[in-house]
Amino acid sequence: MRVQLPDGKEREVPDGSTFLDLAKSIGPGLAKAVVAAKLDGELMDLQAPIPRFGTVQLLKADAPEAEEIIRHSCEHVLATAVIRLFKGAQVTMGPQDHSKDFYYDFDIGRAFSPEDLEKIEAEMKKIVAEDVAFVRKEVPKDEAVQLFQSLGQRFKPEILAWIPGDTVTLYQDADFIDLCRGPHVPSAGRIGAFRLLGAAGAYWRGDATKDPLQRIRGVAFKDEKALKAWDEKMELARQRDHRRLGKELGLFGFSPLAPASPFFLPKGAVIYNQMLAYMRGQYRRFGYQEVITPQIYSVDVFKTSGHYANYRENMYFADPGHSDEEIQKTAPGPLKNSEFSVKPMNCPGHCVLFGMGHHSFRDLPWRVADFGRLHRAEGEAVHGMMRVRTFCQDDAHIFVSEDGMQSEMSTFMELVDEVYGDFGLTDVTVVVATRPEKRLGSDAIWDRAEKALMTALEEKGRKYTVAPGEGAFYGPKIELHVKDGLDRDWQLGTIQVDFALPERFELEYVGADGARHRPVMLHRAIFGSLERFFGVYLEHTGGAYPIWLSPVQAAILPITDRAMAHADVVAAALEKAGVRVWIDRRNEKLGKKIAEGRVQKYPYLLVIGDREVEQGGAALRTRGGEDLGYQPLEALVAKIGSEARLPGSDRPVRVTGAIGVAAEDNQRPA
RNA sequence: GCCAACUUAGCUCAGGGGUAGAGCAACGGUUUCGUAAACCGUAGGUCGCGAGUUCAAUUCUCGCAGUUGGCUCCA
Repeated sequence: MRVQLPDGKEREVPDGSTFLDLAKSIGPGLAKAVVAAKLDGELMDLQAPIPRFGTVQLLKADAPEAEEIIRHSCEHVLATAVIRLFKGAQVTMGPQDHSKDFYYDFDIGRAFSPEDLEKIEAEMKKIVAEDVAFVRKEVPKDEAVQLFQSLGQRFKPEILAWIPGDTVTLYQDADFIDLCRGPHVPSAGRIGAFRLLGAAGAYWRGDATKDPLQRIRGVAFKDEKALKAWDEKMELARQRDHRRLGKELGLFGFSPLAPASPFFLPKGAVIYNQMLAYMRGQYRRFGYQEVITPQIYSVDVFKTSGHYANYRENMYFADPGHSDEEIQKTAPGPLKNSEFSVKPMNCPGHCVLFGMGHHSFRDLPWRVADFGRLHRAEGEAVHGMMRVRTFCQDDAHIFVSEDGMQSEMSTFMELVDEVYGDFGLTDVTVVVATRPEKRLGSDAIWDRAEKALMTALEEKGRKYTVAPGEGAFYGPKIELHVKDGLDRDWQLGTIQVDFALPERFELEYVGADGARHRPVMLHRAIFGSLERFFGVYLEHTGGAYPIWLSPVQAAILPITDRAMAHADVVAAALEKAGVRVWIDRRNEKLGKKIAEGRVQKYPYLLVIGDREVEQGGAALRTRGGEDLGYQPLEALVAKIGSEARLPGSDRPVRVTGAIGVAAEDNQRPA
């Protein structure tokens, strides 16, 4: 049997040799370090006989694929420990993807306790220390079925039933035999370091109607160093946790008296309002008009929109049980509390608004933005700011003719690029979600809408992936995914085509031909939920906001009481230039004021002592620790004042027609 | 909704069937200080809420609420 090595050289090994034999023939050091093999790019077990001629790559523990194999093998060590410690434990299976962690689902008739996990981990350490061998076997399928039946394992035969082919591979390490396609490490000693992360409930095949199982999760690495690096990464994520930073920086809080509903403290409210101010500026430049719409509507609105039928479990309703009976009796006819509900989305209100007047084709596209507060009765899947029950979206709806759709989407992508760019979010990916099986509207209309989305992206030279069938029942959509500083993916912005709501609300405009036409409605957002974006961005920046968003842009640190009067003068000059200033008047040493100023991530620290009082300026220091030395007052005001301005405020208007921007004739459809 | 854990001072956390603990923060005083955290003192608690067991519950049991982690069929 001949094989080719990655350097192009060929090598001869006896027929029936395994990849491990090959490694041994090259050198004993390599044989010890190698974890798995690749034949023409396909992962192979070291113990498998080399099946054919091809290019063989021997993978050492530091190869990315090797780390996945280590995790997978560690998963088997976990199962080995569990069947040793829990008589009659039923084993099931683990995940397909081992790129981050591993798990294995068991049934032991009860939940694992933290003490159980400690015992399991200790047993696993023993197995790894013993360097237990992983033995690979190929057997006929019916033999495997018999084997697992004799072992009293009831899930394995079920798994065997859905595996194609006549033979299957088994792996045995110590007293545990598992059905597994591998590959695995040759022996448990190659698992350099691991840790169990906890146990949680799961279901057989992820189906809540099937057997409840207990899932144990863990991580494994080639060595202790890699585990330590993982620990450090986790620690960094903990430090950047927006719930922790929100508390530390005094931005927001939560109360059990309004569960999953953020309270913005003054500093958090500054950031929130700056986000709104920034977006309003962008809206003005891109031809949007802001509207303000009611919070509570007659349920009829949501019956018309379809929310009552499809979204009811997520909506809040006014409870008549809290009204005085007499008031209920004497209230004017339609005002029965039970007939009202709180809006979970702005779109139905905007349809009502559109329907309130007549519209000419000259009014389209009609772009209405709404920062209305929304309430959704989310279940238990709430999480800090990331998933809340009340929030605000940078929500806007564009009522447009079908012909105008593509140009709107194209301009929207320009707006999106500017916004994410201004926030320093550069890693953006685009997904187009196309028609699902259950959908509204004709195929011809879907063809046009999907084409409009894709053409708009292609025109801009944007790469995108297609998620077939992932669109909403009312129309296709573009999803904008952003990667944050911790390498996590978030879906923030979206633009969705909607044929359904204009239909349901019977919206019309008068066309150039004098006939009535139905507009298409585009739903779009860039931040998505402001609350969630707030959380994502807080973790992205670790609290070191760009200066225009910072609640305190310049902290003034007087060294002694003698500097206080001059601190007031400097503060007043900066405030006049629009800078948000705070003076640390506490009776503390300068070192402490600086330490806390940096914890609070104030962009600039202005130190004022006797020298600065005399010279009239301040000593400037950045939150990064950079000392910019003495600066005269005028220089401070000019520098900080200009940096503190909202981005985009000096950019030209991109789309005319919004309130405050003169509409030009060429903007109107011909 | 399901599985599990947690809830003690403003914050971070220790403790434990019989008088509740620390650090930071707060407050008072001393110190007036030059680039990452002065010193002394004071105050702060229905130990999440409700019920049960007990001579006695913050501690044990049950219920509720809030919060956290997990709920990714595919060897």
